[in-house]
Amino acid sequence: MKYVFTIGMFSKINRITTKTLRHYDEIGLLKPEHVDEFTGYRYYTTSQLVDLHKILTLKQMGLSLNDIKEVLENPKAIDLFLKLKEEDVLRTIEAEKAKLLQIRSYLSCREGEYEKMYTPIIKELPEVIVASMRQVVENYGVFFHLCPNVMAKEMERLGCVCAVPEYCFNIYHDGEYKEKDIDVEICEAVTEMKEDSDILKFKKIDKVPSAVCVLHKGPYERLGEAYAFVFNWIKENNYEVLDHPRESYIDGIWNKESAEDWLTELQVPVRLKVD
Amino acid sequence: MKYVFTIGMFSKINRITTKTLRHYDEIGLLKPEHVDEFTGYRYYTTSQLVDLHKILTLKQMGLSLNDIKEVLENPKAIDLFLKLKEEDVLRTIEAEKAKLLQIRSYLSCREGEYEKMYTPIIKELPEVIVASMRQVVENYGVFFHLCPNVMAKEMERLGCVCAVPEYCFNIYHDGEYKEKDIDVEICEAVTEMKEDSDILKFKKIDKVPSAVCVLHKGPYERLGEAYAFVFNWIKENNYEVLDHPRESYIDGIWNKESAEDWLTELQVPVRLKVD
DNA sequence: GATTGACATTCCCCTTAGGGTAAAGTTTAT
DNA sequence: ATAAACTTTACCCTAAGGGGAATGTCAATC
Repeated sequence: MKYVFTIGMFSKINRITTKTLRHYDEIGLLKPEHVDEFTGYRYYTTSQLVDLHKILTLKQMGLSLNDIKEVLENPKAIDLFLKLKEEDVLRTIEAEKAKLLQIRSYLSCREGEYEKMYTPIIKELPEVIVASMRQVVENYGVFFHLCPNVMAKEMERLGCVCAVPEYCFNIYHDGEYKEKDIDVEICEAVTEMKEDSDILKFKKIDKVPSAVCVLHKGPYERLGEAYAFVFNWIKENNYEVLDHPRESYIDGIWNKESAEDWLTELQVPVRLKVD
Repeated sequence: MKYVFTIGMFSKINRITTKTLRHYDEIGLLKPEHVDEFTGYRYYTTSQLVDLHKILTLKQMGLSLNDIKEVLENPKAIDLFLKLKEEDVLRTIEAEKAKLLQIRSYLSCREGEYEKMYTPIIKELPEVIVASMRQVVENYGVFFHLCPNVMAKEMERLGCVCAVPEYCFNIYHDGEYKEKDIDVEICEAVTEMKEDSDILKFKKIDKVPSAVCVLHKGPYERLGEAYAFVFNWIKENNYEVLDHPRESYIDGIWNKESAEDWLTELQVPVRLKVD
């Protein structure tokens, strides 16, 4: 075996490209033992093999070249880097498993329906201050009358300023579906707390770390489909419901003429089920 | 709720950055509904919400923006993309699990020994044509005499040309460790097959898809440590041995004076155990 | 009407770990 | 001497945006 290898030979021995070797030289990870002063040719020897072996091993474990460089300069740090990487890998595995469930749920959920599928997404819901009005209303018609007429006026009276972006949602407190005497709470995000009045209460709602959200387009009568879908999705993807769902109103009668254009987002606070 | 949102407002509603929205505009993934002709200001409306929701969902499943773009343009392709992605995710999970085992094996294997650790790496061994000489030798001393004197001369006599890079290794055919009467085969990579002679046989060795390799620095008496290490590693990392290990000689007496500088690579063909 | 602060625009460089290509120089073999 | 094989540097490219600078616009206040 010859003493000295050109970059091409060294790359063949180690089954990596010359590009990679030049890159490692450039970032100071693995310098050739000798560089010709005039031609710039790189010459490697077997003494580089041990370092390269270590580099490739650490790379196989998933460390970045920067981390590897630090490890080579300070071998005592290797435990630290590997422990951090271990956690990192565990997180990656969890994330990939979540993707897998989501993909499979999507694939199994429908057979050939391409267009009208709901696409659930996990979002964080930020902390928010709301003005809330909770009532038992006779039916939905009454409710839609109540909202602009009573609530908006009361908010104005108390000097409320709506948050931007606007965020208005309902929470249904009945455990079951009801057509009459619905216990509904309507919340509107505002910039600051005010004195509670008889009909309007203020509260700070904590951040929700993760909520499954789906967009529903169309009239409210078909919201049931969205509910059915999202609860099924939650079960299939191994989540559990943490709180009442929120119905967030984006487009509606105040905005779009046709009920087909109304847009509502369903937001269900969840967490991964701990088995 | 207002009809039209500036980019900042739209970013707040959807909890993504304006950078991201501009990027999506640039690559044609999500165009704002209206762009002011003179100022270039982007204006979004709720009609973008459905598409954006879908984009974010698909992104959460791990699809690239390019793939998402194709899916939006041709919704029927979504099944194909998701199935490919599913396999991709499965591969990623396997790869991450392998990393995890490797990291943990490294961490558990030693307590505070930073320097003299072996660093195993999984490599592919390419297909190779070898001139091989198999004999039962009395002891290692005889063997080291045999190699240059008998084998090299016979190779020269037959007109063999060594492959570049040089690749010379031993295979021990005894199932157990022996000090005497060792059944050893010495192989040297050559460029082409020749007529077999009494002492020299030619054969093509198939590619080995994966082999665990460790570098051993020092005299051959301590090779046992490397063997112990690598077999232990194989067990811990859920691999199984497929073939005889190869001892590949890199630096040795022909090269380096001090036995402490000798370099040998142990290569053990393996595969992941199927449970 | 003028100013100010918040918000918007484009432009350019940066991230990882190299890949691809081009133009020019070097080594080795014929 | 010349051609083939090899090497060098230099420049641009990847995915999904992040950071910042210089500049332009909008809405509200003075």
